[in-house]
Amino acid sequence: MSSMPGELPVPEMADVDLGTVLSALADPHRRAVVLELVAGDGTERACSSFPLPLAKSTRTHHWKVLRQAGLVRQRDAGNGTFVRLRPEFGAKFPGLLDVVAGLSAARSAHLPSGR
Amino acid sequence: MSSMPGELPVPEMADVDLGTVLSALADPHRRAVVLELVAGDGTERACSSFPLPLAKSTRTHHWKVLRQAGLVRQRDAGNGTFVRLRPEFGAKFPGLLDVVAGLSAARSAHLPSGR
DNA sequence: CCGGAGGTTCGAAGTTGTTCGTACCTCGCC
DNA sequence: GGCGAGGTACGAACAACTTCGAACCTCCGG
Repeated sequence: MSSMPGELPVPEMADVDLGTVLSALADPHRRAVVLELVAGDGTERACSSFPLPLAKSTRTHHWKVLRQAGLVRQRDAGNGTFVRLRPEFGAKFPGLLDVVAGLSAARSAHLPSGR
Repeated sequence: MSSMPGELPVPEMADVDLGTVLSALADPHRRAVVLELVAGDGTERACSSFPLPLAKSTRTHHWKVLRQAGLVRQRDAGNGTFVRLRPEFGAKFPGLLDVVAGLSAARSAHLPSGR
């Protein structure tokens, strides 16, 4: 699974907890990152390319939270690290990333909600 | 906004913040409540009818969090209080409650969820 | 009128989460 | 080899959240 060179360990999708995911997405900085990843083309992206106004160690912390929540995969490539969304995530929590991305109701805009 | 007798104040839907909502839903107790409400028929429900293993004051706290997050409406009826989901919520964040309810992808996914 | 069920408000305690600085590591490059 | 950019690990400071108990309030039923 994640035994590729430089691939940091991630939890199995079966072990991913919704509460942990929601906590991860509740933070504005982390949500901004996820937002950019969702808006992207799915390919990996340099961690250093995110405009987070935070100390290095704090950024590392946020990557770990996102990784352990099961949202992203992280690759250590020599002098830099890269992240990308886990494609399986959308299958486990369909629609969740759409909500975060603000594209409310990607495919079912007229749900009568209440009833 | 809501000036019905006993209706506790709730934020306008326009003022509802996604981060606040996700924080509210991240808590297992609050999520359990929302889960039951989603599974219900949309009518209000007595606050005392939820099997939360918590002190009274803690329950009051959680109702406030859910209310201020914009998820529920709360009515004070004499000797008891009642809650119900805000129907407009589903319109603002379509699919979000479906994810919380575990009915991943209400209408277009055939994932192997569960376990 | 009195008692109790259901709720709220107010602190206080303990836990968790965010942030940072410092020290240290590993590459790529000159 | 030496330097710097990019990252990690650790500890400390601070903020936020969760939980509770005690005091108090408001109804409804007897």
